Amino acid sequence: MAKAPKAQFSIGEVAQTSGVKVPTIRYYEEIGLLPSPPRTDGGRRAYGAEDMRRLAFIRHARELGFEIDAIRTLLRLQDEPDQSCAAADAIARDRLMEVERRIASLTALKAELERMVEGCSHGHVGECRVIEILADHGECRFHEGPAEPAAFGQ
Amino acid sequence: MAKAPKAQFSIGEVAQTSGVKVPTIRYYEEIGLLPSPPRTDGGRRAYGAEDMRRLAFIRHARELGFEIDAIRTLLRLQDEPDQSCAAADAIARDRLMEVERRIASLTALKAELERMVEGCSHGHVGECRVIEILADHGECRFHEGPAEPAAFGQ
DNA sequence: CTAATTCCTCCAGCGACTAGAGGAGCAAGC
DNA sequence: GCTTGCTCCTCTAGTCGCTGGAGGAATTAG
Repeated sequence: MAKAPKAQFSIGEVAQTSGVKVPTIRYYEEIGLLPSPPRTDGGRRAYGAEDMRRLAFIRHARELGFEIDAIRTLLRLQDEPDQSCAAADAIARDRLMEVERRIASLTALKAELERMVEGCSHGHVGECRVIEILADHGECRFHEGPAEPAAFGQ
Repeated sequence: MAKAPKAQFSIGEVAQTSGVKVPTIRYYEEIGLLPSPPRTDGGRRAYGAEDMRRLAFIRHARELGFEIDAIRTLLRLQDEPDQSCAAADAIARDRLMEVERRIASLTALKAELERMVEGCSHGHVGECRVIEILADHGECRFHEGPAEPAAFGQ
């Protein structure tokens, strides 16, 4: 039963079907997220179905905002189906909490931006609410503790 | 009337009162967001009150997630109070729309993560909902058009 | 056989910082 | 004066997750 010649795919095909760009696929290989596939005689990467699955997993996890390191852990877990899934659960829970924090922060941000935009009288800059609020933090309703100073924007 | 000796602040003091870290202040100077202040005899930066105000403006704008380039424009506008504030208004509106998009995306994401976490039976990995959903994109309720492929996470 | 396309590697860059090395200035206490 | 310890200086390199380009080899279509 050494048949089934194993479909092989070029990196371009893999990119097309997975929606992950070619340089990104090579990057994932470089950082050890995706195994180095065998090469053709001409030195080109030849991927198999398992690689496709793995890349789909990665892509999906990235879409859901998991960090590369978290994905590494999740992939390791996936390879050992008998282990407890507590670790995977914890990673997903962490991510959920982070997303909830983000939404809360962005909602406060939205309110503040609305206040800026609605208050703008469309006159000249000297009396512009947008500039005014930016200049005077005291006027602002959007305050956060100094816990996560750089997490607002994104 | 050449009095009022102009209070001077060291970079450390400025950092303390503004909440912006010392290297970040130097970085802002390097990229031309903050003017290069005069130096003391010993070569140290000596900031005045106007610099403090400018930095507070920058910090606040960064907190609200404006990009450096947008802040550059806003600062230029602030310096010319007779101009129309349409540009400032547009920047704030853009930002607001972006934030709204982010919130929508994150809300969908949150739902998907909840589905993962709630479905997890806390058994072993082989039947873990978290891994399962990540592996099979078809099962996932969280789909977005390919418009902004990298904006999910943050 | 040629031309177009795809692939290869390597290196540089993005944004917005952050961290560290190695050295100089400065204020306070002895 | 001298030492201690803090702050400051410049410069370089690293972070994260890619993205893009140069320059060249391999494959495919006509």
